[in-house]
Amino acid sequence: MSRPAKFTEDEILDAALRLAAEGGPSAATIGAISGATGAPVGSIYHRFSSRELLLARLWIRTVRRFQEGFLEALRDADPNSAALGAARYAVTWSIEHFDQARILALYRREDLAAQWSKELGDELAVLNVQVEAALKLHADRLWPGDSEAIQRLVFALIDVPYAAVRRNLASGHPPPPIIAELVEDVCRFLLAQEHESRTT
Amino acid sequence: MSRPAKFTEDEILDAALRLAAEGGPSAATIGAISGATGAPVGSIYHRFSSRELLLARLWIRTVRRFQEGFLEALRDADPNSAALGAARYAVTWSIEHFDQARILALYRREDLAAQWSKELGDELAVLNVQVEAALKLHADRLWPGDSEAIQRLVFALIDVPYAAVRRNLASGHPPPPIIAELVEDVCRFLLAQEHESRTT
DNA sequence: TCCGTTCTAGAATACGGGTTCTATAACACT
DNA sequence: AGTGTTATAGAACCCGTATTCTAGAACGGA
Repeated sequence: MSRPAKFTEDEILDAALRLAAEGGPSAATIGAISGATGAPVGSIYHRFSSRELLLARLWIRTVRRFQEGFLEALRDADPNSAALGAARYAVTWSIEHFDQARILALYRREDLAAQWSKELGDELAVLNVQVEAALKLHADRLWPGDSEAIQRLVFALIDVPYAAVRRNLASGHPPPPIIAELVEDVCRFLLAQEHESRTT
Repeated sequence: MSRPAKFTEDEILDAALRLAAEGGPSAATIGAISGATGAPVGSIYHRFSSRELLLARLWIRTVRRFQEGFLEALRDADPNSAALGAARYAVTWSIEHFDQARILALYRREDLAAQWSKELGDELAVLNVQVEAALKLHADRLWPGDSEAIQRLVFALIDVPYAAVRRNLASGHPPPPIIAELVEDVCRFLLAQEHESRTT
């Protein structure tokens, strides 16, 4: 029916990822991506209507990849080990996928949804539903009736792990082993907490 | 002796801060700063040899301002309440100085020192000495002989508080009260931990 | 073989923003 | 008043980079 594509969308995003990992997001220029992949700028614009949209797509792809294992960990039957496993995963994934972990902090879903509602609105609308549902479920199992349970859980499973690796993501050095320990300790502590029901 | 300055360095940095708070650092262009302050671009370049250096100076000023209260909190005689107070301060300062808190995450001392060793080297060399000394002192008082004590303390007093407010810094919404609670709980927990001496 | 479609190809364009330059103004000191 | 010094003032310059445009190529199907 038509000429076959010589460069896939993923290849282009991979190049953008590599470039951003080195010189920061600003290094992922269309020209640099073109040079890295061999794809002419025209081909890149044929797929992505603008550079900003390209980076947004890279972000979405990265979020999805992170969420896969995160959801997998949360599927554990025992709420406690599920949560602990998820927190552990957040740390190890960030270490194993250094470059992508740095991409995660680049945007926020709300901002992108506001800016690209037409182009990305549908994708972004469902991006977090699975994770949110899983977290809500576990929050309710861990602290039934606590209206702040989700905030606790997000803090334990996302914020604390990110805090632990943030410094290393920035410096490029792999985190010391103590990091994983600290996260687990804190996570265990937060999960063990008892709280009065504050359903208002 | 000479013509008096009509625009102070601080005024210019303030404008850069405001602009960066709204549209991100990239919005703090020389032109925008010029427009915001009324200072002509020539005057701005008369003080700051480049835009990057201007932003670096803004970062340094912000770090200093943050450290003031942090050090003050650490002066408490009791190691535990000192640490707890410092963690609390990190949260409240970030909330009260939203704009500046976002600047803090912009650079790292090592990177700036590498890039501007001639211009900023001396300033950056002493930027953290007081805080580092204070932390070292407390770490030793809390966990004598533990070689990883400082990492624990930094995690409790800086990383965790930052993790708690990060999401809100990005969104612009003030953090819910539970945030401060969570930070205090975790901090207390981390401080109460006992650890074998691992001086190697 | 011709055609429609989708891609490659890369030159040409547009423009925002950093940086430079020259001229002039305001003050202190002599 | 004259002079040196430091700022203001803003136009001019330059370059990187996003984006557009036109031409041509590769495929499937009629």
